[in-house]
Amino acid sequence: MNEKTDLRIIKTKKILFETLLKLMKHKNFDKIKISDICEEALINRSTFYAHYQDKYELLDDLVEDLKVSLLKDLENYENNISSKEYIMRLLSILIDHIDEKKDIYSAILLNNRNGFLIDFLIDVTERESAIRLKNNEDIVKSQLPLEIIIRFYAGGLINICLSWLTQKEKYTKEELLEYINKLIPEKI
Amino acid sequence: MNEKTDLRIIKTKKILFETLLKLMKHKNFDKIKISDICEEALINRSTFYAHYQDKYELLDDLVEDLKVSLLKDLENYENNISSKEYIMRLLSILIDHIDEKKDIYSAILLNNRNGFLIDFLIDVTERESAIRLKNNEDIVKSQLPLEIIIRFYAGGLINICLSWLTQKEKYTKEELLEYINKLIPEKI
DNA sequence: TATTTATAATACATTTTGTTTGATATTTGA
DNA sequence: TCAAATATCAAACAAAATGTATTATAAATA
Repeated sequence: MNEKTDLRIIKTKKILFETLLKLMKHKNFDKIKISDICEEALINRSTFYAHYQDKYELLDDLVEDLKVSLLKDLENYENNISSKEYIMRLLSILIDHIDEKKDIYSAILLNNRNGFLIDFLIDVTERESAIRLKNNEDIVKSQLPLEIIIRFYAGGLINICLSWLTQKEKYTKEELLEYINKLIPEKI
Repeated sequence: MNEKTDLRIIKTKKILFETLLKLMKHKNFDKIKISDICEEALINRSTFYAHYQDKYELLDDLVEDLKVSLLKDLENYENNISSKEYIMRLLSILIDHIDEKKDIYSAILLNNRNGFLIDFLIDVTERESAIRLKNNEDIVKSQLPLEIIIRFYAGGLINICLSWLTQKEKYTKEELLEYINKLIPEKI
């Protein structure tokens, strides 16, 4: 009977997640009080403290769930693709993932917790690509440090994704992919 | 006799800036109390409240100074350069600026206020390039939306700059410029 | 169904913030 | 240089928010 199995705990955490996101749509995270969250969630404050030390831990926990889901999305991949194909595939997954979790990303973006979000996306994206592109022919031939390539493209892709979200999807996913396709050279 | 001219005010704010940065090197911004800052700064708490409503305003004020200095750095520019030349020039200025203000950037980066920093850099960079590249020949010919190009490259450059900083300048500025030079096509 | 345990209710101590007032020190501007 | 203006300090205090402890109740488990 651990933290994860008891239905009451799962339910409580779920409500806290939803309530925090709801509040973050109208109020900056910095200004949200633990008592605000509990009041809105109809959960006793002592119950909150039974699970989290402070509101930062709550947000951490929420983002941890996001991470698990993104990593899962990144799991399926093809081997032996060119660096460009890989980058395009990465962008496609990122867009789908962000689109699916739109509510969460929007709420966090609306606040000044973007650092949090960007850090998290950069981290996952960079780790993922570091593994996949390690022995990629194009990259090896380019003689550029892998980390430089990864950081450059990861930053570009994530900025594109997040601004796409804040612009209320001004372009379709397909248009976006087409544009980026033109921006990335066939051979790095 | 406004806010800016009285020597006592200038001095107080300067000390508050320095103290906040000092504390941020050892402690997360979220966990820093106004009373911590005042104690360390040897400034009365009521004096703090005479200038700022809360610690967020203090950080805002500090970053506002950064913004002024970056905008000044970006002022001098040549006209009629290719889009690639422009991007390379932008990167060069960004690196110099961040290098010069290393202490401030590092302190803020160490905390989870990167969102703050990234937002700020993205904002300045995107505005600057939107103006400069508006009628750029290469861009017009590419038939890609200007904002897409800008967001893609701004994200890439800033991620490169910030990770360069956190990596304690593993590469020289010249090496970095050379690498990025290879990553950006002559014609967009 | 018996047992375990999460939640609620309540009360309370502590911490931190935010405000006020009057004395003191510093800066300004003539 | 000096009077006027005002920023800072010191201290005390009110209010807000956090954090903890206890007991009763409700819900989940096995």
